[in-house]
Amino acid sequence: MNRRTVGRQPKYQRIAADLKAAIAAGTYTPGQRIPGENDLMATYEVARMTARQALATLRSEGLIEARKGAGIFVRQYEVVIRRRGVQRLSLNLWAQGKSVWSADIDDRSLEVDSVSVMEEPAPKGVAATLDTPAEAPVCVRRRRFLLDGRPVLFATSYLDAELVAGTAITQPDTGPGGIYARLDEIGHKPVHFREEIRSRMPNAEETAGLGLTPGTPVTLICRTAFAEDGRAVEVNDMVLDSSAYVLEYEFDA
Amino acid sequence: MNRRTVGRQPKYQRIAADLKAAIAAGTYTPGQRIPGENDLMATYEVARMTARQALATLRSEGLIEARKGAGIFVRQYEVVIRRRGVQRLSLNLWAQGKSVWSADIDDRSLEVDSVSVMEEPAPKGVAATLDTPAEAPVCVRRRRFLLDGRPVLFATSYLDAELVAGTAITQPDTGPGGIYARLDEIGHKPVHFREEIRSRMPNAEETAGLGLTPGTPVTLICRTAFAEDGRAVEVNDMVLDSSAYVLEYEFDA
DNA sequence: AAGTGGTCTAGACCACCAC
DNA sequence: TGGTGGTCTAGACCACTTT
Repeated sequence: MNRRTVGRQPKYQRIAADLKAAIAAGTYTPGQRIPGENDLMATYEVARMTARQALATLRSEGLIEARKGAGIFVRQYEVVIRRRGVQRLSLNLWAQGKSVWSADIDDRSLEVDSVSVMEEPAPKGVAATLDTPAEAPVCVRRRRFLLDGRPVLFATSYLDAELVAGTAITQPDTGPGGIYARLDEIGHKPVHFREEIRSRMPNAEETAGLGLTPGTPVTLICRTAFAEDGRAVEVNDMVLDSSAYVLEYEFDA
Repeated sequence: MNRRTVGRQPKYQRIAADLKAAIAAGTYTPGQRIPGENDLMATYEVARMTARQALATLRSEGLIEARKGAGIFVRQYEVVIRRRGVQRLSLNLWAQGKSVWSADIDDRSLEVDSVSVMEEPAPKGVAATLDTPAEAPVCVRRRRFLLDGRPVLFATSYLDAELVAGTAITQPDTGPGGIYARLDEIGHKPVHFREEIRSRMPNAEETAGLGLTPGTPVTLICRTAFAEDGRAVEVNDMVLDSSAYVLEYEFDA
């Protein structure tokens, strides 16, 4: 019980602080292996669970990554997708302004992985937004998007089932121009958008489906598309791997 | 060693799944106390660390909250701030469209807690954006914002030190209209904005400063303000308690 | 085959909170 | 004062990766 030697700080926090400092100082570089459980047990003379807790701290901050049977590695954030919320002003003055956060890849180079279309009752808030009856089924389109084979985004669209009945929107392949082109054809062209952004820790399903490293939150985008008459014609609920995305919005004062 | 009885699933995951199901089913409601370590040890006949790990799973998903000496409680997300990225179009058609995510409080009802102004070298990306020499000191303004006494936001502004020298921007109190009014007065009125949004787990400093419950990520907003001539005049780096915020952006097709 | 992280046990002492 | 969660120990077996 040499617990009174250190000034009230738990051992695992001291070990974690040491490792963090070493990573910050560049002693260990991204992708490199760092001391694992057995190493920490030896050098700090602690039990396995204590070493694990120190590593758990770093993992929860997204600094390291454990690979079963291989070791602990400094995490590297490489591919970043820049998602431009307002992308239509392509050739304006501001487009040349330097951005603080670099992003290698554009939103458009994603591939669709799987599509499902079905009719389900809409979630509470969605039904209110679409102005459909509370328990009535709506058209639900679920898609997953990949970047270089790695899943980075889940998207779920909700549309008024009566409105889109008989259109390609109820088919897996919506045809050229996608949902919005089809909505235009039936006289409900989206002309205005609202995006609501939140962030939280993923549940087990999201962690598995997006292949998330523990310690990675998800970013949620809920986009509502409005037609000319002000009617909400689509709600698109997106779940993003937050380590893969930078969202960008530009607007004038 | 009754490990082969269950089909490959770790005990702690099964316990966690049970608790999650109970919370989802409404057996335990937000703010209510749920079975703690000792209860789980007894009912599932497991060791303390196993029960803890089950609870750690729920905590990392932001579902529960541990209060030392008191017990484990279902987390409740109450106050949400709606931060409107583009708020100037106050009386347009879309303002009446129903939003999916409710938000009780507006961005403006925040109080400033502490302000510090100093000259420091700018971070790498910031210097490039502001177009200042790499190691040159810039004006750095740090502020913390409270909602009902609870910290919810850190904001750090970076400005060209030479540009703002002699203005109230270098003072803790920037006067009526704040930084942007002062920039206007010296002929660099911000007329265009870019906001870049990311999300990650907080470090220890952010967790303490924002009073974050474990399992809560932070949302990062990096706003760049541009003057008429296209010059970037301010970079504002914000760290938000993600459980307190919904970000909103509206724009036309 | 050796080493790694993942899971699990059966204990222990502590600081903190509610009663 | 008794119960709670937080920290810690000294073992153990397992699945997995690497060599």
